[in-house]
Amino acid sequence: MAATMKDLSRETGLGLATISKYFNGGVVREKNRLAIENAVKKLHYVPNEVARSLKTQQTRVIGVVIPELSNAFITSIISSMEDILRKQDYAVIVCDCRSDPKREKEAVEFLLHRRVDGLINMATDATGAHLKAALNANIPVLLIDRLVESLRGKVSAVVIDNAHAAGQAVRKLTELGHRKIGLVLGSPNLYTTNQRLTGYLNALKDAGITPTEEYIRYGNYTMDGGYQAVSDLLKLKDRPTALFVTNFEMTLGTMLALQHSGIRVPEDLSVIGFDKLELFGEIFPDLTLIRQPQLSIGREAANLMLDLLMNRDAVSHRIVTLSTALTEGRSVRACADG
Amino acid sequence: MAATMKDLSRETGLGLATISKYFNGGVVREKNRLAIENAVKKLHYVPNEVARSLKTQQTRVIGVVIPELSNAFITSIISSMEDILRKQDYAVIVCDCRSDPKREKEAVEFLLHRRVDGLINMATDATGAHLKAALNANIPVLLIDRLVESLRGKVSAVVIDNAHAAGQAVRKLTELGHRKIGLVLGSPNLYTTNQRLTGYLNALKDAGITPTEEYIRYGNYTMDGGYQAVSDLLKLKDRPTALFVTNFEMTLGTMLALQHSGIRVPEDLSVIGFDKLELFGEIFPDLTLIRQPQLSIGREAANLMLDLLMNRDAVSHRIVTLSTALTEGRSVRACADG
DNA sequence: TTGAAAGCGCTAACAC
DNA sequence: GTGTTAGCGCTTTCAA
Repeated sequence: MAATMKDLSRETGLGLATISKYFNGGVVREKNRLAIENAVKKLHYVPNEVARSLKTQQTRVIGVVIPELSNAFITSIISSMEDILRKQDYAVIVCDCRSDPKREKEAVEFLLHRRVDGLINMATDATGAHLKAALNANIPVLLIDRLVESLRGKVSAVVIDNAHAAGQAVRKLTELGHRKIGLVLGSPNLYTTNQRLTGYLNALKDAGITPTEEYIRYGNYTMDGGYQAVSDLLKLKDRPTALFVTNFEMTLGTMLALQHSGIRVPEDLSVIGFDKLELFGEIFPDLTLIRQPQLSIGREAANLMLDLLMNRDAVSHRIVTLSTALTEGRSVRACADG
Repeated sequence: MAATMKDLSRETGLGLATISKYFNGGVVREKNRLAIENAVKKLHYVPNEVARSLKTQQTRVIGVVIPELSNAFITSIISSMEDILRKQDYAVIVCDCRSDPKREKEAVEFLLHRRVDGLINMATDATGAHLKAALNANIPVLLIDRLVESLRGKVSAVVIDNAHAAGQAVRKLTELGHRKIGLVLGSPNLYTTNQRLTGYLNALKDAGITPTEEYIRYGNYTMDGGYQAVSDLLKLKDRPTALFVTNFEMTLGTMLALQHSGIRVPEDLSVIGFDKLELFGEIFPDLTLIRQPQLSIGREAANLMLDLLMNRDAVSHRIVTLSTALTEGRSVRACADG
């Protein structure tokens, strides 16, 4: 079927070694170079990466295991990673495990069979059990967004300082006199959820505020969840005067819920959102929000993985913590409450 | 490093053929089966798909080339495809070409080097030039969402009946007496844009309505674009009384724009949206919309690809056209205009 | 610089 | 049922 190097060899009269050297950037006599190039064209030769992988023992494939493909923050990271990795001739196999630990483990095994050179994972299974096989196989593992306690020291990671980010937002609100601050979190027991809750509680404590349980809601990191959570908060007798919402989809849901209810921002309620994604465009130019650098997360992850792939001997595992920024908008104002 | 079949052979005293047969579902003597299973455990043997690929001349990898990873409709399709393909032990390499024909072509070449067994493409380059190499390589090519004229008869495809879908929506509106119907399209010159425009124009024609150029807007298939397009439509002196918006993101943008402007739906304006994605949840339960079966698109595409992979000789190229449905909500009412 | 030859880990005749 | 063996397409010593 497809032409092989052997065909090139026959066509040019050159040895396989010469042809191989030509393709791998070696020095080849001008005359031979031309002969090879002609043969390539004539025979429509295309290098076979599979054979090369078998020989070199590296596939130039990175496996990426994520909880959900239908999440703008995640696809934004993947997009930025994939871009960089492909430029370095690495392919990305994406496995969506639908936030199911069983599927996640299967995905890891699937990827190991395919001999991926490295694994990037936004972990669903907080115990990290699914990554044991990858660690055994001695391939670099890189966590993104979520740390896994049991893997500390064994893997690298790229995360943001969630507690700090949440603290930043909540402090902003307490400084403006808000004491009744609603919090819309993701799913319970996720690393990011816990960290952001911690940041919230610390900031309240610093302001001498006792947390109110019914102000803390779980919106499951979905638009719908955010919508529901905020709708519920609005039904409270003693409504919060301010809201901190902890991801993009839920922020969208929040804004929709508020608009549906005719609540004005910030006149009636102060709001701090989370994540500024392209999808947002210029729709909420006035929203005060915590920005996660998702493009940088993707870039850092890709580059860190490339690093790990280069220096396989260096056993140093790095945890890169990126900082978030509070973008000032006009969705926050001083508390009017007595 | 990793154990190979040779190691299993040494460990069990069996021949390579037996071991291979065991892994490929052949019949092996009970005693030997156990011996192999023990050896697998003991040596942590993991089959090497790379070697298998080289030998069998199939990688069990499908390349997927898409214009944007940050689009809910697209990720929804990919998610459903990937699910099915992985269950059949096919891996998916996703390449996001950022709607850039040059990148798209590079992605196809990248995938061909890796000897993917098949290619699924939501085409950016409407000329189809980027797929020539894939066709030459004689691997199955499957288009989704967008047909490419020059490739008719050469590739399979899974699409929806865009013109019909748009016609359905617009007819609904004209039947209710609307004559001033705004249309929010995606990017100019895309297959889906053109088809949906055609459906709109035909439906208007059927109702004896002369199209008004300024009612036809391009929102680029983004939330922001939809928001802008609708904002512009609202500024018109002679506003439309109804709106048909042709994708999910733009529908979201539309609803936000309307809510910002205090326009009530359907009291002040009738709206028909597009796509019902999970992300939506129950936020707009009352929205009348055209539903594209994105999960079915993914499923059909995956299964069709698997089919093509099985019957490589059958040169029959199928175009599967899935139908859309109009979901009745309460965002549409009879035209109040004199 | 170039060529011959071995071998990466697996599958599949083929012979037993 | 099982074992022997050739070979998938490439890289890489090693010797010329």
